[in-house]
Amino acid sequence: MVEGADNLRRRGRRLTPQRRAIWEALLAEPHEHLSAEDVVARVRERSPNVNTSTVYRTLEIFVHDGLLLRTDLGGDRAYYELAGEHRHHHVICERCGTVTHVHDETLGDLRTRIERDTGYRLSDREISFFGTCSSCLRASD
Amino acid sequence: MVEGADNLRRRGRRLTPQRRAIWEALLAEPHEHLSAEDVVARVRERSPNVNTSTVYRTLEIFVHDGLLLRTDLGGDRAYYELAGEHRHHHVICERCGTVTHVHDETLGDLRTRIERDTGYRLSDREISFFGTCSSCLRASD
DNA sequence: TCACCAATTGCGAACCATTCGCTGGAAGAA
DNA sequence: TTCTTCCAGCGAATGGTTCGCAATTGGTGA
Repeated sequence: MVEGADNLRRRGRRLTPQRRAIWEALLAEPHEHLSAEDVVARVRERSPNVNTSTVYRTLEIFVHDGLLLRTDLGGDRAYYELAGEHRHHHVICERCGTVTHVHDETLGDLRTRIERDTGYRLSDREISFFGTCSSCLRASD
Repeated sequence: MVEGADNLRRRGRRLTPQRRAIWEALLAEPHEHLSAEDVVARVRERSPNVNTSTVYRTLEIFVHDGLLLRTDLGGDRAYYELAGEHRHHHVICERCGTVTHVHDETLGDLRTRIERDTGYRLSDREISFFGTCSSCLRASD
């Protein structure tokens, strides 16, 4: 839990109470996809005076320093999750918004094939797929 | 070129000069990814009085009626392209923004595997991959 | 051909996540 | 403890997109 904090200092960043609070809020939901607004709400449960701008700036720093992953789930806002989990991707239900993980291994050699076809070197960014989840499928029968 | 127009009427939509103009602007760039603002600019070259709201509303209708594909290229705005092209996906260069197509066949049986793993039924939405294009790779050597 | 009505347009304001500019304050090195 | 530099709080700005409403118009029925 202090790893994040130490990581910050190691990079010449200051360890402020706000950054601590934000990091702890993220640790408290290790598998969730949290929007900036979610993080603000969680942080304020214990530190009511932390400002929205501060949260945005801190999340940006965490992402830049590799502590957090910023994920585009197709909506109008960004989501954040702790880095260092098993590498995975997302399938988002277009009906109910549920987000499900897809193991990276499921992609097989897709990455290689795309790189061969396009000449790009793909980044580590997570990939978002869209569809309808099983319970929404059942509900529409 | 009138197919789009007829499609509209067939669905009980009115065929207005604005919709014609917007459709023609889209047809003029059959392989481009145009933002709403791009479309506004192109439309106004010939029809200077078409309103931004009208363009947004019309694009939404075209997407809903299957004439257009709305694509999320990872930035802060949506892009549109004519439907009915070869099914494909996108790789976006995180350095320079270039967008390259990936044939759907490149995905192989990925769709099936994801559906089997997750229980979702995937939609036809295009998939966005991110990386660095070959010329940016070369430039960074 | 005409009149009528719902669909559509134009316009400006509203939205909303995110970013910025600035100033006071605090972290951390010396 | 001091000093410097980074950081937090605040409110305003941004920018793509959506909304509300009044005026207009497409297309149908007469």
